[in-house]
Amino acid sequence: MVDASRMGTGSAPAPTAASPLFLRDSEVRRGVELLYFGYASMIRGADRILDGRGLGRAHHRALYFIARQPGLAVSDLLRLLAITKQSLSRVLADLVREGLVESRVGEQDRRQRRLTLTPAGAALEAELFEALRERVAGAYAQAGQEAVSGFWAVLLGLIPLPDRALVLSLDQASRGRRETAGG
Amino acid sequence: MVDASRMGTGSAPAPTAASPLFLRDSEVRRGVELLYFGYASMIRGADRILDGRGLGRAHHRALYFIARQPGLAVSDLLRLLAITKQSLSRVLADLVREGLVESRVGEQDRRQRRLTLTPAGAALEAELFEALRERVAGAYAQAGQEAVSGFWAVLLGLIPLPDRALVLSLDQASRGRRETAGG
DNA sequence: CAATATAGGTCAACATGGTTGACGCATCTC
DNA sequence: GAGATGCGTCAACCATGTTGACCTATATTG
Repeated sequence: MVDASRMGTGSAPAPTAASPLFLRDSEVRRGVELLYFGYASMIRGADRILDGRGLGRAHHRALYFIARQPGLAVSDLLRLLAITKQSLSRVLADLVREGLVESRVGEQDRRQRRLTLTPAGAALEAELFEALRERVAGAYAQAGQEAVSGFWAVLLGLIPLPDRALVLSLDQASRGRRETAGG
Repeated sequence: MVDASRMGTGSAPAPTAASPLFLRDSEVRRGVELLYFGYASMIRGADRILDGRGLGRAHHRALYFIARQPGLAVSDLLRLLAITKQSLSRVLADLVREGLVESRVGEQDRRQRRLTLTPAGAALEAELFEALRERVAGAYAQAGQEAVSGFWAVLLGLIPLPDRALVLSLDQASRGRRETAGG
């Protein structure tokens, strides 16, 4: 363990060759804070849109992943959201009732429900994504390509290896779709 | 507005000189996802510690900022957390009852309550921070100094200018304290 | 000094989105 | 046919946020 009484406001393990300056407590705290406020800032615009429709962040997350991976099964969505099925079922019921999401019986495995967005759902997701895109693309443009690579690298490093595949699979899936569609 | 029906799965505004490859929808989505999973991964360890003590993330956030800026006023904390005073007062009452936080009348302005951590509070915050540090420093080390700079640059760009000062002031304040203490 | 503004606390009702636990049904796999 | 899996649902509860109303103590200002 660590001497707790000395750590509170952050004089870290003394920087050495093995633990250079950018790993000091103050640099870690800066990262924690930027991540917290950056994430909050990113979703603020989408929150306003959701408010107007009587939906919440939970609905947004579901819409987002269904848009990202059309036809995913409920179990896939559960894995991505890391919540219980009881919690998801409320959200999903809302979205279906509002005509934003459709659930069809799986073709190979008829126990599965494959989730897709209706046109209305796709339109709302696009509007929500546009709010995210505005902020993120602005930050990317301001910071530059190089910085963006670093941004991705650090965030990926935050995710424990076992979970990393899950995140990367989102990209794979959509890349696959683009190629199939003939992009 | 945007043609919503085409946007759902992300063939962006065609990349041009003014809107280069790294600003495409797929790059934005990657950022959104990494931010979401990265943030969740970062705090997972702290969550487990909190669980064991019957505390939640709200308590953690308060502890964090009080550690970061000892002696801040309730109104400062409210600004940082962006919640209502009714919501904060519950959290703060818990922390005071548990002997983790102390509130003293301000010296210049006796209406203010200046918040500080007790030794027990500082110890818990240190333990929680250690869980964050483990993840963040690992990601930093893995990605390298250059990447960390990019990580900060993009996140800072996500935060609207008016709020940016607030975030940077955390650094300023702690730097001031370190110098005063004779570091 | 009186009036007003500010910092903070508190009560009450309610919303959102998460949890656990128990069960049921359809379907797939062995 | 037996058991595992995917999904849905009921019920109770918890954590954390909201609004609105109202109170006190202290500071500031005309």
